[in-house]
Parts: sequence; structure tokens; C-alpha cells
Amino acid sequence: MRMTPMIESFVCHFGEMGSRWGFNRTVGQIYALLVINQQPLSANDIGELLGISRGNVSMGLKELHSWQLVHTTHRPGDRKDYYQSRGSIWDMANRVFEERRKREIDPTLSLLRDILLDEAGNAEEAYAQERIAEIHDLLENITDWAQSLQSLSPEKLNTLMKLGSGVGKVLEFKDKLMAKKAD
Amino acid sequence: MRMTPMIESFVCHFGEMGSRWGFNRTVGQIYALLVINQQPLSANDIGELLGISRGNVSMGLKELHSWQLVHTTHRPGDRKDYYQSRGSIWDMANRVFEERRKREIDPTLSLLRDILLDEAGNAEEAYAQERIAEIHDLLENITDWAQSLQSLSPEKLNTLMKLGSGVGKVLEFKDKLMAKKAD
DNA sequence: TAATACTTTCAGAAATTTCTGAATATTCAA
DNA sequence: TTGAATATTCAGAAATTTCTGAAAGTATTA
Repeated sequence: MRMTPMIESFVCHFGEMGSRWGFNRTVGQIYALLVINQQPLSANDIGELLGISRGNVSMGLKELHSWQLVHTTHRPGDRKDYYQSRGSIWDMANRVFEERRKREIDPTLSLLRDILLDEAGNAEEAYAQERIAEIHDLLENITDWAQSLQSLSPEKLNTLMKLGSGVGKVLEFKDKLMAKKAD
Repeated sequence: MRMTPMIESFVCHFGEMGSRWGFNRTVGQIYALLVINQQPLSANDIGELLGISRGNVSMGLKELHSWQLVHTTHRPGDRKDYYQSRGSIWDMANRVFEERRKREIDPTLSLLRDILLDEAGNAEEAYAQERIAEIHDLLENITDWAQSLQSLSPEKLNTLMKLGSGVGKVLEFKDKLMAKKAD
């Protein structure tokens, strides 16, 4: 593989983005490279293409493994490991979401719950607890909901997304029906 | 205000989380403090409570202003600026989402579009473009959808969230009706 | 068993981000 | 105006994160 300007700009940008999604620049770039390359790449290939050390490649791949975003494959008569991105782009988005939930949201929810179990020592703490409860509920609602969406079939999810704010209409409709049934 | 252990643990944790949401630890902590404190705080109060320099507080507040997450208020006969968190927790989540879209997603979409406009120079680039198109479409779908959800009334949004994966049922139902109408 | 071909680890170097505090700017009352 | 009270800026210090490369580890073959 060669680093054409097109590929390079994509890989670089994905590196920057990576850090927003919970992993560092190198990890983002390695992943970008593997996503847009149909053939698996060896760790040496990756290091050369990105101009980074062999050790760094190893650490980056380890991280991507822990996110379950890459696959190791082999070639007959070749001892090297070859790496490939794993699953579709959609799978990737799901996995990033899932991992971040596990690593960030869950611990936060748990801390907030602990705080809410404590008795407020004064009016200030009572007010603080109210606000913390709001944050807790919002976070819990959103993650629960996101998780239930993840369990929807891709087609249904797609219908839902295409519907956009039109989903409001469908909800009104559903409410009317429920009201009739209740008669 | 005093930093009780309860408040301290919340503020610290929010600091850590902050960096995941696009701003640094201090900014997260300042915001946390303002959210759980009913009374507005002066920049000096904030610096003392968090044990950080006056300059750092100033920079943090500037950042929070740019995210439109704080408000400045005044007291008669007092020259100091007092700061308060702005809007509900829900507003805050919306604003963080909105800002991140502007600062991160939009530039990415624009780069991906540019790449897709280029002619692929060879089979490798053609494959890369296919994958990049997938990423582009996914990102665009999700952000468009998220934006249309933001325009929904809070009650409807709440209904939708409560519905969870049950939204699948409602969609099926809608499809059936549409089919009948088409007859 | 030893030699080879590769991968992983991790101490410290390099790069980046964040923070401090002195200097500067702003605002307002007298 | 001037001066007192406050806010902001920014160069460099401190802290943190990331990266390198030499050493150690692991398989495989001969």
C-alpha cells in the first residue's frame, strides 16, 4: 500500500478525531489505515506507513484489540501477524459506544448513586443532591434508551432515523389509538 | 460554601468526565461547582474552593462562556462578577452536543466530502473511498437524526425514550397502516 | 538445544496540555 | 484624573500523555 495524499489526509484527520473518541492519535491512525485497506497489514507495514516506532504500533494494536476493533490473521509460511479492521462501520460505532459506556458512564452512574444514598448534611448538600439526581436520571435515561436502540434491527433503526422528527407524528398517532382502546 | 466530602467527590469526578466531553479537568470542576451550588460564586470563591490559581479560573470561565454554559451576575454595591450555571441539565447536554457537532463532526463531514469528490487514482483508493462513504453516511445520518430529535418537544422525546425498543412495535404498526392506505 | 523471526514491554525522552502568577487591562467611584 | 478593585492575558513552569527503542519474551524451525 502507498500513502497517497487522499489516504494521508483521511488517516491524519481520523487520528485527531480518535482522541475525541477515547483513544489517542496513533490508535486512531492505525485504525483508519486498517479500515480503508482491504488487505491486512503487518505491524511493520503500519509503522512504516505512519512513520512511528514498532513499539508504538504494538501498543496501539493492543488498545484496538481491547476495543475489539481489530482482527489478527496469518499467512501460510509467514510468521508475521497481519491485522485487519473488524466488522462494519456500524459495528465499530456500536463498539465504541459500548466501550465508552462501560469505561465512563457506568462508573459515573455508580458514583452518583452512592452520593444520592448519603444523607444530606445541610441545605446546601440537599440542593446539590437534587441536581445530582437530575444528572443521574438524565444519564440513565439516555444510556438505557441508546441500549434499547442498539437491540433494534438495523432496518428498523434505519426507518426510525429516516423518520427524523416525523417520529413525533407517529407518537401522536399511537397515543390516539391507546386512548380509544382505553374506552 | 464549604467543600464537604460529598461535594468534593462529585466535583472531582466531574472534572475527570469533563475531559471526555471536550474540555479540561478544571473547566469540568468549575462547572460542577456551579451546577450544584444554588448561590452564584465569585471567581475568587471558585479558585479557593478548587485550589487553583486566579488565572486558571478566568480561563476556565471563558471556556464555559464560549460553551454558553454559564451566566454572569452582579450584586449591588459589589464590583465582583458572580457566576452561575445556565439552564437545566437537559439544556447543558444539548449544548455540549451542539458545540461538539460544530467543532468536531462538521469539519469531519466536510473533509470526508472533499475526499469523496476526488477521483480515485487506483483500485486501492477506490476501495478507500467506498469505506469513507460509509463513514460519511453513518455520521451524517446520526447527526441529522440527533438534530431532529433535539427539535422534538421534551414531552415527546420523553415518551420516545420511555418507549425504548418498544418503538419497533409502533413502527410496524405504522407500516401496516401505510400499506392499507396505499390500497 | 540453539538460532531465527517475530512481538511485547517499559524506562525514560519528547511532545503536548494545563496551570501559575506577574504584568497588563478594565471598570468604576471619588 | 487618579486610585482601588477586579478581570484577563500569556510566557514559561509543571504535569500529563505519548512515543521510542533497547531489552526481554514467545514461537517455530532445524
